This record gives sequence, C-alpha cells and structure tokens, in this order.
Amino acid sequence: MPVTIEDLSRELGISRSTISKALNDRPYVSPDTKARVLRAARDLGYQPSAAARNLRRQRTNKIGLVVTYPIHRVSDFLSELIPGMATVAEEAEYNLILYASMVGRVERIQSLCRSREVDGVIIAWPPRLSETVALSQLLTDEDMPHIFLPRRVPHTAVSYVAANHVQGARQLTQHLIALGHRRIGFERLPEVYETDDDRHAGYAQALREAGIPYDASLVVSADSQDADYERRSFDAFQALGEPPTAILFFTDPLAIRALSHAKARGVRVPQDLSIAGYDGIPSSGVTEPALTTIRQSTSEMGVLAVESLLKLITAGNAAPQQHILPVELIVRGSTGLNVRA
Amino acid sequence: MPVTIEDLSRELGISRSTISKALNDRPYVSPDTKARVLRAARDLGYQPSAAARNLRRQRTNKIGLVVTYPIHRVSDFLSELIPGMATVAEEAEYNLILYASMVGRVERIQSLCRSREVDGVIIAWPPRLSETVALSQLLTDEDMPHIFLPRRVPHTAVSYVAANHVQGARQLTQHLIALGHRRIGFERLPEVYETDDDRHAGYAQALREAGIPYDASLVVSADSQDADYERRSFDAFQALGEPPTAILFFTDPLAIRALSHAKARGVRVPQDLSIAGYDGIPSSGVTEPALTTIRQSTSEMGVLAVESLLKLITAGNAAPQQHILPVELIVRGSTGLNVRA
DNA sequence: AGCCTATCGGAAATCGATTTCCCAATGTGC
DNA sequence: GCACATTGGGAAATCGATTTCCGATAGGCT
Repeated sequence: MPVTIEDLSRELGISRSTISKALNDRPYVSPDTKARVLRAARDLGYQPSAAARNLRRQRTNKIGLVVTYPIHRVSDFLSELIPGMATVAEEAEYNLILYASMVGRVERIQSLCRSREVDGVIIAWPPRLSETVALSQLLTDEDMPHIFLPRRVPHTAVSYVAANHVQGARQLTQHLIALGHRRIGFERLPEVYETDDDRHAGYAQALREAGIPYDASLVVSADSQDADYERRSFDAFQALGEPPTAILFFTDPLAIRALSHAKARGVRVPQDLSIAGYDGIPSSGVTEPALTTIRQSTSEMGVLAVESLLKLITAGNAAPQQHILPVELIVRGSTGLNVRA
Repeated sequence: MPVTIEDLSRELGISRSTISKALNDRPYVSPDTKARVLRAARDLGYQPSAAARNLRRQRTNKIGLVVTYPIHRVSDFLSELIPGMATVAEEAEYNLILYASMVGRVERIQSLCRSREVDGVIIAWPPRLSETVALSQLLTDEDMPHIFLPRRVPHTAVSYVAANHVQGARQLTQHLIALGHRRIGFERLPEVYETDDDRHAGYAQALREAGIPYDASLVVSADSQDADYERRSFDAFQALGEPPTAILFFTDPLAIRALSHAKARGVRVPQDLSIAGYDGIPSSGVTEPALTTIRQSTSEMGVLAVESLLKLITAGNAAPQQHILPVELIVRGSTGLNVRA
C-alpha cells in the first residue's frame, strides 16, 4: 500500500486540496507551504495513484497502438515502428498500450473507446478502405482521436500517415526502364488492397510514361498464404514466350524467395534477370546480390503518427492530419543493364 | 461522455450496486433482474470506465514491458518478442504497456511502481548482474511482481526467463570441432556482460572437452559502437602466424559483416574460413552463404515471461519463476570441413 | 406460531486524486 | 475608516465503479 495524498495530508497537517495544488503547480499556495509539501512528498516517496488521477482528470496519458492485422505478419515492421513511437510518446509523457489481437474486432475497438483506457489510438494496418472509413466514423462518434497507419484515406477528413507507394513503384520501374528493360514483370499482392493498387498504379504509370504497352501477362498476383506460390509463378514467368528481363516484387520477402529460385534454376541475377523488392527490410541488404528496393521509413511514419495524434488529443479541434511521406529508391546489385536489349 | 453505471441505474430504476453485481456475475441477483441489466447494458452500449474500475479494484490488468537498454539496439528482438507477448497477455485480459526510455532510470521504475500503473513488469535487457539484483530488491520492496528477460540471475530467488547460452556456444563450437577445426576464433561482446561470459564459457568448455588448448590470441572483443572495428579485427585474425580456420561471432550482425569483409578480401566462405553467428536473426538465413547460427526462440521466451508473470500476479505467493530455455543449432552453408586439416 | 436462514436489492462507504466553492486574512484605493 | 479585490487554505463535491452492510421478504424447520 503506497503513500496516498491522505497520508501526506495527515503527516503535514495540510488539507488534501492544498497539497494537490502545490504538487500540480497551481496558484494560491504560498511558496513556503509549497516547499514543505514538495519536500514531504519526496521524503515519503509519494507518487499519485494513476487510477485515481485518471478517473478525476478523465484522461490517461496513454495512447493505443491497435493492430488490426494478424500481428505476426507485420512483425518485421513493428521493430522499426515501435522504438520511435514509444520514445516520442514518452517525451510527451504518454505511454503506448499495445492491442495486438484486433483482427476484425470492431466491437473490441468500440469498448476500448467507451472504457476510456486510452486518450487516442493509432490504427495500424487497417483493413480495406470502406471498412477504414466506417471505423473512422465509429471512432469519431465515440470521440476518440485516431490516426491510421500506414494507409491513406483519400477524399475524407480522416487522419493518416502513409508512404507514397505510387511514387515508389514508379521510381523503381523508371530505374529498370533506364537500365534498358522493356519486359518488366510485376508480382502484386492483392490481399493488401489499396497499397497494392498504389504500387500497381505507379508501375503502370511509369510504363505509360515511357511508351511501353502494359502487358497483362507480365502481372501476376501473389498469395502470402501459399508458400509454394513463388516457385510456380517464377517458373511461369520463365515459360512465357518472351519472358521478362526484370521483375518487380510487391515486397522484399517475395523478391528474396525469387532470388533463391533463380539460383536453383541457374538464372543469374542480374545478368539474366533483374529483381527488385519493396520495403527495404533489413534482410534485403544482405542477400547475394543485395536487393534493389524502395525504402519507406517506417520509423519516421511511426513518429509522425504519434506527433499527429498528440496534436489531435491536445487541440480538440485540430485540423485532420494527413501525411504522405516520400520513399527512397535504393539501388543495389540485384538490378542491372538489360543485356538482351 | 459515455454511458455510466449511474445512467443505467436511472434508466432501469435499479440501484448501482445491483447492476454491478449483475454485470460481474456475483450472487444475490435474481435471474430476471440480471437479464434486464445485461440487456440494458448491451442496448445502451455500457462499458465500465477503466479508470474507475482500476481505482476501486486496485489493479489495472496491464503489464509493463520495461526496456532498460537503448531500445533501438534491441529492435531486432522486439519484432519477435512483442507479438507473442501481447497475444498471450490479451488472452488473459491483460494488455502490454511499453516503457521504452528506461535506460538507467531507476527512479522512473520506482515511480511506475508507486503509481500502480501496471500490475507487474517484465524487465527486458536489464543491466549487469549487480544492478539487476538491486533492481529486483527495489521491485520486491514496492510489491511489484516482476520477471527479467532474457537474463538469468543465478543464486537468487529472482524470476527470469533466459536462453542457455553456455549450451549454445558449446554446441556451436562442437559443431566446428566435428568439422575438423582446431584453430577456432571467437569474437565476444563484453558490453553485454553475463551473456558474453556465458557464450565464452561454452566456447571454452567445448575446446577443453576436445582437448584443444585455449589460445587467447584467438579471442577478441568487439565493440558495437565502433563500426570499423569489424574490418580491423578480421584483418588481425588473418595476419596471425597461424590464422583461425573458423570464427565464432557473438551475434549474427557481426558475422554478417565479417562475411562481406571475407568477400572483399578474397577469402572464400566456408572453403577458406568457416563463419558462425549467433541469435538466428532473419537476415542470417538469406546471406550467401547462409549463416550457421544458434537460434534462441525469443518469441517463446516472451510468451513464457508473460505466463510466468501472470502467475506471480495472480498467486501472490507463487514460487519464483526461473526458466532457461534450450537453444537450437542451425547448420547452414557458412561452416564447412576444415580443408587445411 | 416462532425462529432461522437464504435470497434479493438498496444505501452508503470506499478507492485516491482533482476541482470547486467558500471563508478568513490581508492589502488597496478612495 | 470603509468598500473591495486578492491571496491562502480548507471543506466538500466529484470522477465511476465495487464492495460492504443492512433491511425486507420468503421459505424451511421445530
């Protein structure tokens, strides 16, 4: 049983209200009294009860990181996301509470709001656009400041932090075009909806700008559930009448698997085939050859999301926070000149 | 302003106490009344206020993950640790609060205890042994259930979950010995104290068991701060009168850097030199050649830590929880027969 | 009939802080 | 010397739940 404000009050012969004022830097306390209170608080090791304070203040100084996607599937990103987020939050005297099992649990999110466990939430890897908009409406109705990450929510006043994937895929495709490639494959991942659309759009845009016709046989859809998918699609690409000289993969892990299939099939990278990934995960830097990829600064997005959320929390009527961060092309050994050109 | 129990009470014409009993499955409420209460609670979307409940119950159903090491230096492990921990915690209706900026902040930990923000803490990557013991004493004095991770605290009743690094390093060294290596280098990392001692002890033990004399010139100390260190130590090894035919690195990132220095120097792995890592990070599987390493199941340790902590929280007088998990040798391409033998 | 016990539900205390309200003392301006 | 504002500090209300205590009713037993 820790020391309470009542203990302090009894000890000092000063009323609770005065003690509270002294500790919270409020006026109408004489410097002398204040000093006595602070001293006694330190000596007795007094620390206000979080629960009592939260109840009275009607806020918790906690923000929720609500992961609405199977968490083990995004764990690669968590390690980049969490350190920055937690650090920034703590500088503002907030802490991060993790809600990891929120897949499809709208009613859990709702009860989270009503129980007021947190002052605001960051919805990480939210579901498809329509559900995201509905979720935002729900949170707004519950008066819960919120921000989506890493997903943009176009044509709304919903707050989000995202990366510019149209730009990223476009840049990556332009890089391949500059290397002389014209037959450029793209393996997309439809299960992530709009992100997939964006990257596909960037790819298509770059082709269009270069006057290269879009060839649907060069675009395939991956399935992260099916471990064997990669091999089949790799072979299918090679079996085309005119196989691609370069392939863009939706994300690094797919590209890394493709690297090993290439090796198994005797296809040399990048001499016979250029391979590019996306996301810039740590592993992408240590493969042989290292992957050309797009690096999105997950850490930066996390920090920005927390900062934006804190604005929404403190300024009740803050403008919606919408940030689309640029991404960065990282050219490494897995892409090279198209020697068949 | 969400619905409170008082609103329910007014709406139903039933006292708050009865409503509380009905909602918390306590006796002395007629089935009929209970049904009415549950129905109204659902209809009105009532959710008890977390703060009020915490205050009254004197517990929060939250556990703290207190990272007492610079968090960005352990982020590789966070991605493995957090998903499992959070999931297990949530199954028991607990949530995880992150405390990321706790390096050397003993007084922060103390105030965390006194404010009763959490029901228990997992101290992750705690400092050296003596400080760990002192910290445990502090937490005990504050009546805060706690468990250390991933660090063993020998000869005490302190709770911890750790991996068996003596066994790991011994196994790894035995593997190299079985491949015919006798000159086996070891690059240690003294800044992690006891973990370093353990791995070094396992290495030395394997040599002793094989009758290979311990050669101090084959053991060097790395410095994770000094980026250039790796290159120098690599060259120093090669400059020895009789250079090692195999090198054990304290952790995978060091080994991965060594791989690239080997390539830069024209040293073939594993033909000219076998290289082994430790920890089994994702990147270790995609290098060329892939790293032979020791995999410790960080995820499993996290889960076990949460489960153990929950035991300590719920059973006030539970026995100390001390778990040392076995580790697993993963043999991959970076180690091979000693052809110079 | 009288007593005892089990059940149901309400009134009030409690958790530990913050905040509001009010009173007394002091200072200020005329 | 008087009205009035300012300051310091205490009493009590408040936040929203849980828990304790107590009274009323009903049923079972001698």
